[in-house]
Amino acid sequence: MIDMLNAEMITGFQEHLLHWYRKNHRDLPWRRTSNPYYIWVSEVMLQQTQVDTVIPYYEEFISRFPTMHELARAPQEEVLKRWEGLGYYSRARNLQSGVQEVVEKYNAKVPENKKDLLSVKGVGPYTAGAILSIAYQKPEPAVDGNVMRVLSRIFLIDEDITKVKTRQTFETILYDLIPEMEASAFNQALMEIGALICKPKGPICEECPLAHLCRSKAEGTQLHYPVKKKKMKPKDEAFVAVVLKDTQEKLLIQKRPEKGLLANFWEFPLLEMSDTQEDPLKVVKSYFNKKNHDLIIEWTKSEQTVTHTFSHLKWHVNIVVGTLREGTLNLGKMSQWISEKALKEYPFPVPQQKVMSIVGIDY
DNA sequence: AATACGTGGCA
DNA sequence: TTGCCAAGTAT
Repeated sequence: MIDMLNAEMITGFQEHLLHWYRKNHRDLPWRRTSNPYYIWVSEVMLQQTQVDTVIPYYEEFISRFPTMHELARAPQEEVLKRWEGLGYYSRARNLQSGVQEVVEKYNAKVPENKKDLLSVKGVGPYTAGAILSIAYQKPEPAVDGNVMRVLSRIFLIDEDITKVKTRQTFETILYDLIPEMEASAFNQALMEIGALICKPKGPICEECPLAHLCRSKAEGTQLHYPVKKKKMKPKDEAFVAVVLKDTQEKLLIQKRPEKGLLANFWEFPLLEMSDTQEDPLKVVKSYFNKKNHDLIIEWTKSEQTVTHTFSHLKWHVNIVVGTLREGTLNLGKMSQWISEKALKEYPFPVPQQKVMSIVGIDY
């Protein structure tokens, strides 16, 4: 690789890429600012998430938390509510705690040096590089999936891009390629090429400003790159969601643990089933009977079931609706009765929203 | 180094 | 329906 990176080639790469970018880049909300906090928010939202999905979330998030101070002092519940539906919710929790850290430790000034920036919660090598280059014009690489796809095709790099270490290979090349004075446009241009031209399935090489430099194009092997290990199939898990009402039409909900999957989100109590064959109604009755013998609950099983696929899990959620006629539940700190109307104020993950939709709860 | 961590779009 | 894909980070 290094042998191709002579000065002439580097200059050509930069010129063609930047010229194309100036002419063809999209007008995105976060491209209208250089406020490091706004760049930060956008970069975190864009992690593993497509631009079209992010735009409305970004607008609302910035409008509700226009400065780091407002995000820092907001209740986590509300931050999660603003993130609801975006996925990878640890991003939201880490962003808020990262912002709190910057407010307290750096007097609300996003660090301009890589070491301090990387120490901030939720800021990894990509996000640090993006903030440094886009907000502060520093010549630092920002290697995401787009950049790895584009460069792997141009330079025939066949390292497995699912391995974290592979990122460093691309960073090394980029330190030679980044123009000292236009790191922001350069980094965004590389990602923009990846998103609009050098697409995973159907690259539009006829429109690519770098096509004349592209070794995979010369060979006709564009689709062999990037090299990527196949993903594992999501593991099946079965549950019963218990939608329990009391005589005043209030619903029982509980908060998920503060770590792990869907941390700190609310849900209808979820009972684990050993296998998909089990009778949901039986599981629920036995659970509440063990808990308290004096309860009188009318149960109805829903015939419909929710399936929801995460990156690594596939949930099969049976649904049982119950009305509590007599008796009192001993509620822990993580459970409470709330009105259907109040549900809207609480963050619920998508699988729970699907349950609501099936049992006719307006959310 | 390998795995956990969400969701929606599309072929 | 299934599989792949999208501006990664924490542990």
